[in-house]
Amino acid sequence: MSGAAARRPKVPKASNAVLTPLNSAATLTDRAGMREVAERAGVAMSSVSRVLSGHPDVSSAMRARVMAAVEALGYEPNMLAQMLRSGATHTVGFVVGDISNPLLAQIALGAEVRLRAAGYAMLLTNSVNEANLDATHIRLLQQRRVDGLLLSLSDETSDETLDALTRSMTPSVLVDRDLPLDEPFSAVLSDHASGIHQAVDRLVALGHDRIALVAGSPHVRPTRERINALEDALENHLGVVGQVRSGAFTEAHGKAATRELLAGRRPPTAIIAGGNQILVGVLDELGARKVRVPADISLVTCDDVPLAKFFTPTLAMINRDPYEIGLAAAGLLLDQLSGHPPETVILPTTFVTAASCGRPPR
Amino acid sequence: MSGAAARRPKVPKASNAVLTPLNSAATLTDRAGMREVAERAGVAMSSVSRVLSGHPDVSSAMRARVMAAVEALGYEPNMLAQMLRSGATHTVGFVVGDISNPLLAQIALGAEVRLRAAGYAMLLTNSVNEANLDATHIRLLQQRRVDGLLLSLSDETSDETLDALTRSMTPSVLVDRDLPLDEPFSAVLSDHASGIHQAVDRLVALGHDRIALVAGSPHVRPTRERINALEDALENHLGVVGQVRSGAFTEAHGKAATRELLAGRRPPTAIIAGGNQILVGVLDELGARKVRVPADISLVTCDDVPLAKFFTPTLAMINRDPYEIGLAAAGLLLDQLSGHPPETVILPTTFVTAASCGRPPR
DNA sequence: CACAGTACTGGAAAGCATTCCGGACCCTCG
DNA sequence: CGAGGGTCCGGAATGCTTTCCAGTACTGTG
Repeated sequence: MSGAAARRPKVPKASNAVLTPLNSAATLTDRAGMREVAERAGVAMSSVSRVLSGHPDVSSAMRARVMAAVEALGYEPNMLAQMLRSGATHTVGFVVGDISNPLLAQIALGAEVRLRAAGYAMLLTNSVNEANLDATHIRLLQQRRVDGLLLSLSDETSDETLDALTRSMTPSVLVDRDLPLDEPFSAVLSDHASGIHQAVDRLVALGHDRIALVAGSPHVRPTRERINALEDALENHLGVVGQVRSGAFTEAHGKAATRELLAGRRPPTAIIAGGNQILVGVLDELGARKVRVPADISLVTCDDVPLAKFFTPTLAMINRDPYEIGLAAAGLLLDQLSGHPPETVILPTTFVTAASCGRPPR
Repeated sequence: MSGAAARRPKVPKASNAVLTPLNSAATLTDRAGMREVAERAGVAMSSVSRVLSGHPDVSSAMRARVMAAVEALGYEPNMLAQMLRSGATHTVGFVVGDISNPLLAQIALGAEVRLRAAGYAMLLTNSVNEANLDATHIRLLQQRRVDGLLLSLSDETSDETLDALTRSMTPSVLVDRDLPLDEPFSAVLSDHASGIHQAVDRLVALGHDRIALVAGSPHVRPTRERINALEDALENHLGVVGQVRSGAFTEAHGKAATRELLAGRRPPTAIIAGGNQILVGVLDELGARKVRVPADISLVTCDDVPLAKFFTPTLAMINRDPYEIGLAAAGLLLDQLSGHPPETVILPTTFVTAASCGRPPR
């Protein structure tokens, strides 16, 4: 003990630079392993391991010896060996449809922050909204032995995906998805219905009687929820008709759907755009046809994006907090990883009206 | 061959006794390992390995036997063991300042696509634009033994980061960053200068004589390049003065800088916003002060975002292709991983004028 | 004083696959 | 018919750590 104390305390840190040449053996040759540390300290590898892992059965003398050797050699444990041995990779996979979508990017950010705080790293895969890639990615991630999965699937109905998930033992959290499986999954869901209801109520109050929803892919929960909510809401408002155009979360779909709607015999007086890419398509078509908002048609969009607030007229929207969703999803996963049973969290959506919602024409 | 086939399964494994209890669970609980495959096929593990790795010294009979066993057991190699043994993780880390920035998200998308095509997975870390997190993340990723690093650092000047990188042996690619180090790094750079020059030329042609640049963090290349380019461009236009406000890539900075500029004794006739968050701040302040674009002031922004095209008036911008940047960065990294020396790629920026650029007032 | 109990420590197996080496077997050429 | 070669395969070492088990030494107690 006194022996250790007698050593110049600075050695470990300050020597980083000084040590470099001295280190040549360790730096140039392969980095020191636990064996070298044990040798240098004159103890068994198991003791080194115990010291490093904070095991209680370690004398302070032993701890000092080992730590000295660790410092001297600049030893860093090999995580790969740890992973292999312990079976835990401290890594989670995030299967996301499209990271370039700001909504998903925010979710990823929230998840990564929470995960990293807990010592986990995040492996990211993009399915570019192709259903068949979901399953591929899930399998790939499992081969890498991720401890958990965050799933923002691009298609909930793909047999392949469902199959991969059924035979999966990996703790998983669904991000606003709902699978037709018996297995219990944790999930973070958004309460789309409430936002849609509020929007519809507002539109009806303004006098609208034909409300269209340009929705995204019908193979994911948000779209289904919104559609159901719209139908639901309209039951309370007799005489108001709803029109739904679901398709894909793309600008192209937004554009095409809008064109169809406008060309219909009874075009809508208000449109709800189900997502930010769709919004772009809707706006594009509206602009191309010189349809004025809100004079000719009212508009509501789902999920805020940075620049939306400068749009003229200001856009009414149904929002949610994506960062929070990411945080919650990661939290649920960490819970599961520490033994808790699957759980579902529902996060709110809020409708914010704005100039883009006006009285219908006539 | 029949001789070998006729042999009884070897008894040498004293551990058979130990295996027996596992036997029942082997099917459901623990996935089969290479040992089980070898046993079932009645061959050595080395043979299984050879078959699976496509080694040439394998008879077709052997291949068939092994593959049959693999199928029967649903064997999947344990990547952790492979990683430990081979030292290659087929994983690259991406240190990004802020994934919620659409520009970076697009870059990440491009990189991930390219990387995955080559069999690599991507570990993502967000530094939330905090310089000290960069170094932490680099070290974390290296502990995980990533094969390579994609670096979109939030601060090129941090000693800690520079230090971590200096002692790093990991192949790395800088994404629009420029480090004051001797080490040779691969890099994908954007030619910001050309875009700025075009923008300035256009503004000057319109009659502007006070051009301000609201730039982001001066600790990263894009900002420095833009600032230099502006000064450079103004040398060609005597009588035109430039004003620079660098700070951070945030809405707050954009707003504050704009306020200062407008409050100055000689406010600019045109503003170039150096990034999308900054743009939001600039627009915010302009709107709050009822400064009209382009009647009172002209505006140019850097780096397109989805909704920008609907802004009224249409925004002039200096663009680049982020997806392409991601692709290129990943490509450069893969090159290095296959032995090529570091290399630098320069990608263009293009200026697109629009209604937000008009004649200066008076 | 002896035995139980405590506090550590060392040894070795386990986790899973890759790879070097030596050897068995068969063919061919001298 | 034997030597030289080529083709394949099994054995064992290797990568690095964790963990179970057994053993040592010493303290407390009846």
